[in-house]
Amino acid sequence: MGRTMNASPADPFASLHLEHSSTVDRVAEELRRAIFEGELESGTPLREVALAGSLQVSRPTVREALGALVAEGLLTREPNRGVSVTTPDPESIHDVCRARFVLEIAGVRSWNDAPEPSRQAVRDALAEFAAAAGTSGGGASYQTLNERHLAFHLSLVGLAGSPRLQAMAETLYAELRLALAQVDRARQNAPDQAGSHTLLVRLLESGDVEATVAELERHLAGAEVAILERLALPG
Amino acid sequence: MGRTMNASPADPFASLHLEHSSTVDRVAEELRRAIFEGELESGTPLREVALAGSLQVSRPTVREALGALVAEGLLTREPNRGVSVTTPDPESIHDVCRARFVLEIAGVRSWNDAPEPSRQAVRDALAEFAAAAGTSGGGASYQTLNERHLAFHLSLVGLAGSPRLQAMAETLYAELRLALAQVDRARQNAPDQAGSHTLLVRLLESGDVEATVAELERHLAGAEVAILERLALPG
DNA sequence: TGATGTCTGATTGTCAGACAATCTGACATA
DNA sequence: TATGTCAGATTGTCTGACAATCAGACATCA
Repeated sequence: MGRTMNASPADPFASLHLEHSSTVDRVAEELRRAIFEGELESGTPLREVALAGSLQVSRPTVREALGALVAEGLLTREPNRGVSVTTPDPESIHDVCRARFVLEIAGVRSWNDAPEPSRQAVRDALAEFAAAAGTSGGGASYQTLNERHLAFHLSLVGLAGSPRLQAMAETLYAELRLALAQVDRARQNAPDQAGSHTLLVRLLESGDVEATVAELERHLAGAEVAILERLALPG
Repeated sequence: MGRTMNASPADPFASLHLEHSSTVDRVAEELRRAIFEGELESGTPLREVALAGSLQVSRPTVREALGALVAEGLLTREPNRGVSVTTPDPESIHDVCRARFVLEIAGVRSWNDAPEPSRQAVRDALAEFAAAAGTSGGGASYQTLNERHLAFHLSLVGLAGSPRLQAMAETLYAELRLALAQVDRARQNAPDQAGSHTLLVRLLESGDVEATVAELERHLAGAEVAILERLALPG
């Protein structure tokens, strides 16, 4: 937003950026990665001293990172018993899907009022997803495919133009990624969704938001039963 | 929900409850209260050692509580410079209002499908608010009036029946309470909203959700400008 | 004068070590 | 079978400490 207008404090270094990450942030990020990658099985207890030893940091640092992940819902803390990787139950999956449906239709409904960059972001997300899906058959990893899939849906929420809704959606998707990581080890089921995504964008471009909402409802309902089915398989 | 059916593990002590609060939780709760009560002016730095001394707890405990409040948006952390009470700016207020509008219409739209207890909760919340507003003129404190006002809107979100949407709404309302605490010291502007709330419930009972959504949009838009006006006054 | 280098005190970020409270599980006991 | 007891493990919390960073005052130099 036009901050380059000021003359005196106009910073000629607006393009510079410095990563200001704390140790806690890095630990939390590493734990997230391990969880999404499926390296930590659901229910695995995360012992503070063991983690501190493995990561070469102190216990308070680990504790702080664990607290952040607990707040995100990825880990579950039982008082005096430690934290463990959250076990996704069907009820919570259903809740996440309901909640994300609310956020995504909010974005879809504001398609016509959304600024052009937000709309373009949706198209770009679709293109990236399609690219990953196209090179499938072993090329693009299942991980990136999943990531781009969620990125597309996140871009829909972005249409609403609200950072807070965006942040809420991100934590919801984090829970979905956790569930998917627990369920999948090598399976793939994305290609059938590529067509649905393209249809969604086509409907959006046509300006018929209500038709898009209806299609989105179908799409998400299908996604939910797919996840629930896979969750029910092993148990 | 019918858990008293089981015979073997039927616990005859379902009515018992024990508060399992940690020190960190109590510190965080005390800080929240102080913030909502307006005891801490916006921008006030919260020094860890000073807090630890005042509350008779250790610095790590304070740190953990501060981290939680930062995650909720009530406090702002600047790396290596400590945390301070978040200063609400108009842009973030606007964002909160947009986000809460999304959540509340989601609840309103599911009025007809909502279970009866949820609908009753809305009526009860309205009654409690009306009671507090009625005894106004100095009787019911401005604090409780504000609390019941937000409780009513929260009950609208509850109609959607999603714990996660509910939790998101709660953090949004926490930010609103922060903004209101910074702005108001003794002012009152609630009575004019009582009528609007009653109208909302009447529209809901009639089953015309779309009319309710329209009225809600007006109501929330009015609330936003009211907050923004009051925010702009002192500065 | 204005920009830069340096010092000092304060505060945070992180660490190490410790202790009490609590949980788990096994075992002993009535 | 139900209860009491114990040892080990883990968390929750505390104490004390240190390096890194920051803000401000001051000195230095072009």
